[in-house]
Amino acid sequence: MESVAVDAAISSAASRERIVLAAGAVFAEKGYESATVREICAAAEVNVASVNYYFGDKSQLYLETVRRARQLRAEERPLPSRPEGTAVELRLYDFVSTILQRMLGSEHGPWPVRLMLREVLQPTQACRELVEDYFRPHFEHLLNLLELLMPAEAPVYRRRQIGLGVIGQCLHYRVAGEVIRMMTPREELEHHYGVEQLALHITSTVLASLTEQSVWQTDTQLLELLRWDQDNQQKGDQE
Amino acid sequence: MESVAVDAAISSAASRERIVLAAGAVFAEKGYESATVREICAAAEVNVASVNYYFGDKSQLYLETVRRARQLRAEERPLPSRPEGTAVELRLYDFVSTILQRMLGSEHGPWPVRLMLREVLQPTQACRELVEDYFRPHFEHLLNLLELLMPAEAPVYRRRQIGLGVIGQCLHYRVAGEVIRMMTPREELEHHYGVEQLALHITSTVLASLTEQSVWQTDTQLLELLRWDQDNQQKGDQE
DNA sequence: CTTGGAATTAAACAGCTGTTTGATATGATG
DNA sequence: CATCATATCAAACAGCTGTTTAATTCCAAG
Repeated sequence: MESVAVDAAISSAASRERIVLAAGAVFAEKGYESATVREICAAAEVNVASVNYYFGDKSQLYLETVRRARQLRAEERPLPSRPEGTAVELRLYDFVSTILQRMLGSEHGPWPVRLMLREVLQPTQACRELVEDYFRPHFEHLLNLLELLMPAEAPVYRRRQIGLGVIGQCLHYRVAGEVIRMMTPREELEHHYGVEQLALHITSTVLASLTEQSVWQTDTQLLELLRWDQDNQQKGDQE
Repeated sequence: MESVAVDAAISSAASRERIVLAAGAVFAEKGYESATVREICAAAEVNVASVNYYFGDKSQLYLETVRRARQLRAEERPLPSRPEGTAVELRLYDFVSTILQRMLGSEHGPWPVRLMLREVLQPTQACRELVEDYFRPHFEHLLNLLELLMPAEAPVYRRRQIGLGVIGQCLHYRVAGEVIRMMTPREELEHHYGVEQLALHITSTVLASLTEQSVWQTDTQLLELLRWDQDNQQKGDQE
């Protein structure tokens, strides 16, 4: 009766699933164009025709893969939920730490992040859903935390810029990870580049820069310095 | 006499040059694997065999292209030289501003940065020289500036982490530029995302976080908060 | 004009690309 | 057993890949 369809669906789903996962790894490693259907099928231990049979297209398989990547990454390390009234500083640390773990941790293998990074660097059609369903909610969560930490008079665009700074610093350790590893002494890498330590560093510096006194002071001080410098240059040019 | 060799060299160099520049654009856009020799030659208005004639290989042409990318980017926007005794804050602003301009400005077309970003994200053999001849000197320059701004007792690894934070924030506007543009209101993009404004923001926040009092305060405060939180969790688990 | 070396060319090479095809295997249903 | 939709398969398809070859053009030197 029903077991037919169920069994078939299970079997079918098993192949489909293997293909998606294998494709994710290959796409992440080589990019869409350079990844070959044959390599994917070999990795999934499936006939070459299977991709077209199940997904119709190489490109549709790719879309499916990106969706799966987002899902895996979000499930694996959800944002920890804290009891109400938890200190905002702690929740900020949680956020930074989670993002860093998603960037640097790799339990399902590193392919989901890699694939998403490819989309960020060179967005395709798949990127739109990624932004709306994944990046934007996370970013807004961060903005909400920052709102609680910043003086009420601070304009919105400043909050966004600081948020981008936080995200940017987290991404950097993944995007430029290889290069950073080349430029950092081994000993230092081993002792100071754990996820918790990086999270602590990023959180504490952004908190430090948010102290009401300091933000506005250095900002206006720097502006004055720049104006003074420009004036000097103009004087020099006129002479 | 000599004009033979010279003319030949000029003609040859002209073709070589056209190939390198065309290849740079194509490699940057599509990546090494997906870029085809035929497309490059078409863009350079040269026969398909020319790549093998001048460079022997597709891969050697690529190496040449990466070298040219670095050279172009460094020449186009050198670090401004200031008179001795210039305020460190100003020189830091210069650095950030220059990096941002190299990231976001595009006079020679955007291909040199794009190509270098590809190497950062997925280093190939070409990346080693890139790190030693380009990234490392710039990073050390930044570290020198930071040294002057930080208390003498601050450990080296902290200076490096802060430096990576600065670089990371600058890179972010290029790496995730498309996504940022998707997530930011148009009006805000137009008014607050100019190179000078971003440079001012990044410089002032890092300066703010460097104020001797604030760094150590928030750092230890956050640590205390974390310890206290962990204790609480353990208590909760035991119950 | 002839020679000789460098630059350029069209054509061909073997190998890999995504996709299609038609045959085969599978296994529960009537 | 016979039926039938699903799943898997080897083989072939046209088209593109990097590279090679041999022929041709070019132009100053002798």
